[in-house]
Order: sequence, then C-alpha cells, then structure tokens
Amino acid sequence: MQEELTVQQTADRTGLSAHTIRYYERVGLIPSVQRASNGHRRYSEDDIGWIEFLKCLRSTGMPISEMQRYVELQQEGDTTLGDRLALLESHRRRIKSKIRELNSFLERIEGKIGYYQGLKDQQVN
Amino acid sequence: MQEELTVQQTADRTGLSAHTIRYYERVGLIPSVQRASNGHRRYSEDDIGWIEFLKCLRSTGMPISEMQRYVELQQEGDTTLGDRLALLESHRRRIKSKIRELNSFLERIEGKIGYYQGLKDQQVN
DNA sequence: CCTTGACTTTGAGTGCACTCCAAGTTGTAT
DNA sequence: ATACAACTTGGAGTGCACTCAAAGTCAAGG
Repeated sequence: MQEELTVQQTADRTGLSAHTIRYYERVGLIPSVQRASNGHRRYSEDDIGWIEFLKCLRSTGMPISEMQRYVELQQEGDTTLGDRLALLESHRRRIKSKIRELNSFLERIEGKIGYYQGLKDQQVN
Repeated sequence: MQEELTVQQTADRTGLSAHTIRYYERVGLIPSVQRASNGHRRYSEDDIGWIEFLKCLRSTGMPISEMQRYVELQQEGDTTLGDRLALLESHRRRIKSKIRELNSFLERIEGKIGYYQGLKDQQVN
C-alpha cells in the first residue's frame, strides 16, 4: 500500500494539473508538503483533501488572493476561526447568488432555444 | 420620449461598461449600430435586448470566440438555424453542469462552515 | 469665443490564473 | 553504460477579456 503520492499522481487524483499544484504551493496555498529523499514532493491523504478543498473554492469563483488570505488565517491558529467562518459565509453568499444568476440566464437561453425550435419546425413543414 | 440611447446610457441600462460595449462591437458581437450625425453611437431597444442577450451568454461562461461564431451564423441567415440551435443547446448543457458543480461544491463548503461553527461554539462555552 | 464634457478611434496596457521553458537531478529499465 | 521518464527550480510566456490612454471631434452653456 502506497501512502504518499507524487505530484503527477496527485494531479490525476484531484483533476488539477501538476503545474497548477506546484503553482498553488508557490503562492502559499499548500504549505508544508513533504519531500522524498531526492527532493520530490510527496502528498499525503490529508494533502489530497486540502487540494480538493482548494479546487472547490477555486471552481466556485474564489480568487486566489482570497484563498491566500484564508490560508494565512488558518496558519495564525484558532483565534482566526471567526474570520475564516466569515470568509466562507461570504463566499457561500456569492455562490448562491451566482447559482441564482445562472438559473435566470439559463431560463432566458432556454426561451431562445424554444423560439428557435419553433422556427425550425416551421421551416421543415 | 427618447428613442435611442448613447453608449453611456446603454452601459447604465445593461450593466456592461461603455468600454466593454465598444469592445464587443469591435470584435463583431454587435453589428450594425446606428450613428448620429456627429458619428456617435445610438442604440435602439432592439440593440439593448441584443446586448442583454450577449451579457447573458457571457455571464454564463460562453467564451467570446463562441459568441463571435454565433453572430457569424446569425448573419448567414436562416440556413444556419440548426447550427445556432445546436450551439445554444450545447451551452445549455454546460450551464446545467456548472450549476450542478456549484451546488455540490456549495454543499462541501457548507459542511466546512458547519464544522467551523461547531468549533466556535466549543470555544465560547 | 472658449471651456466643458461626452463622444470618437487605434493601439497599448492590465490582471488574473495558469502554463510552459530550460537546465539540471535522480531513479529505473535495457 | 546509457537512455528514458519523472521530477526539481525560477522566471518567462500565454490567453482571455477587458480597460485605459492619447489625440481628436463636436454641441451646448456661460
């Protein structure tokens, strides 16, 4: 049983590219990655979980700068719990509002689709 | 009653910036904008509707290049109806899949929020 | 008459988030 | 032994979608 993954294996697991994972580490989003004796990165299951969480924040539109802020807070310890909570809650609001926007725009696009289908049916008949 | 709007009024109405509206025109997304005698752009209600549709496509993640393709098809006339329909339907699938992704990531973030709230309550008591 | 402000153009600049490059090292396979 | 693949680094390059700058035109108001 293999305990730790290389950067490429981690990329395959998380769906991020190895480039992106290294980039995230460089900008401080993935602190304390272990190294093998040859200097290669080794990712634990905890790291994978964290990277998946990063992916989740990023895919929901959080800018890198805010993710960096989150990590900073995390490193400052338990006193920043409230701040982190606030940050996540504000992000949650953004996501919900984006979902509402998507749904409403989706409706409009479906309206257009319906309109086009009507035209196409006329054309055929 | 004013029939036609300036670029700035159009910006205010649509929520895009005047810069962006001119940019969209430059790259071919808004063909045939009328001009006043002094050369200034004048937008009709139809234009506004079209710009709002562009905004809707863009806000739902369609790349500019694909919007350009859509406009090209539109200008080729009724024979491209099927192509336009296909394009919109494929975009609809993307939106739906994005909404699903957002919802699932939202759940994960809400899980984290709940976890943090638990920790915070412990801290207080 | 002259200033002000909104408009015009082309081309350049910006910010973000990657993404790639070059040069070097290491471990495994033939 | 030697080739190969996967890794390392810092810095440079890319693509996208704006966003702004500079220089000019024009109409209205004081």
